[in-house]
Amino acid sequence: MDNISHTEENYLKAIFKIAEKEEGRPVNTNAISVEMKTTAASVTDMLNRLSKKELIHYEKYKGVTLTIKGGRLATLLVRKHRLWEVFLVEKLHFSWDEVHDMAEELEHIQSEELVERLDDYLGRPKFDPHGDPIPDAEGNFTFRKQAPLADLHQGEKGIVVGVQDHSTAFLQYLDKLQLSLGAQVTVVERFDYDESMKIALNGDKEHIVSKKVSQNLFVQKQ
Amino acid sequence: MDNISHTEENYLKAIFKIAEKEEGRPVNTNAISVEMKTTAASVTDMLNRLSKKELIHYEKYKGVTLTIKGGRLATLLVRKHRLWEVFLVEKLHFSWDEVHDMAEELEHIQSEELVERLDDYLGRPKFDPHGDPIPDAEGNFTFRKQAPLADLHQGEKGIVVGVQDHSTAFLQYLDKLQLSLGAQVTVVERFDYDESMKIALNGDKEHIVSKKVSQNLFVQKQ
DNA sequence: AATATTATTTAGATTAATCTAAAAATTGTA
DNA sequence: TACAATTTTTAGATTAATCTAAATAATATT
Repeated sequence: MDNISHTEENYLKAIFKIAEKEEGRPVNTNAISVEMKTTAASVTDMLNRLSKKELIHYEKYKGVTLTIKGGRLATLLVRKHRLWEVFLVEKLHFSWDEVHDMAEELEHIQSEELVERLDDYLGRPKFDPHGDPIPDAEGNFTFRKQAPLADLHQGEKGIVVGVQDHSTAFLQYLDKLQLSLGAQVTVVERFDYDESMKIALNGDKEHIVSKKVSQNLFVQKQ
Repeated sequence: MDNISHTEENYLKAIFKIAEKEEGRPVNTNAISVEMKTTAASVTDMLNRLSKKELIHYEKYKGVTLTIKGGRLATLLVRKHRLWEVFLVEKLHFSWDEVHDMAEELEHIQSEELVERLDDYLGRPKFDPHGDPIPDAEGNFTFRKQAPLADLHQGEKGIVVGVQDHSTAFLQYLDKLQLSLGAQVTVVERFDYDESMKIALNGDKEHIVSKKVSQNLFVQKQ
């Protein structure tokens, strides 16, 4: 009776993800149906089930929040997902745009002992291959001061630490430009016309990147 | 329409496993229901589904055999299961009695690319932590001449290469006796009374092992 | 060969997860 | 406030996987 299905886990993750963006406000049915690519009716059904299992607080028409139990579970799923991504990239040499779907399956593997050993084996990484923080076994996320590249002024420097957009297209484009995590970027010039900017990579190679790119790339100012 | 569920995969594995023991004779419903710990009625249901997907040849009351497609899939599952077991033991330092259930989940992870990379990463092992052969990407098993320890005569020597019984209890007992894969055993004396035998481990430490133990341990004669 | 036993299948229900269509509640706007 | 638009829920069906109980087929035994 306490078993949680993959589907239920996916709903919890979806709710967690939306709640993150919405800063804790109750998550509404429609948002979940969009995230889960399903109908609102199916979501309502599932919300009743999750509520019965005390994984969410749910009041008809009022949206949902995660219970302590639900939140812990969602965080564990995020932890597992990101650790497996590190494994796939660091050990099996996949590239950062290939690992999402596999991690989406691997995160459902049950054993907590496995997660802890995997974490050890990987050297207790604090961030995944996209720069997203990996919660520790207690569920604590490492916080890092970061800003979209778009926020830097002319002359400012930053280290690439993450991405907002996780799409294959974006990640592969970044690879082409050699804009990988750890790269140093300097804003050489900003162009008001289309809000693009010229950047220098590791003080050398120059590129012009669009507004869309600079908004989706996180840097740590230096 | 070509998607195969975890449950369907588990049935294929069960059929494959029974067919192995039965040397290719059609597998009957009851045997499957025992292996799958379910009712014969559920099995019949599933056989119809697998047959529709052309994974098995099925005739009412006549039992089933795997189709080429079904056999390939079952072999891939065995390959994945055993490779993940190697990973868990070699890389995450689990012991051989702990890995079965985790591998049972991991074998359902889809990506074939992942399997091949995992295989590479592990150094293309030919046998898993219990000494069972790991089929290669083409589905070929490495054959090895082996015999139950029980078959050795007084004075004969062998190297432990596998187990028949995979139960936790047996594996843990072997650990206690330091009877791990690769150990050399010499049959010091055989006792007709209860068919137990005295063995020497790596030409040194002596034990008396029961008939049950010697029948469930595979050795390669030297 | 007739009967008893065992194996297998069918029939009918159940549960999780989903859907469409319709109803009800909430929110936005004139 | 009243009406319109949007969001959410309910009702009723569907599919996969399961079950129990009953019926049927195959096999074994006298």
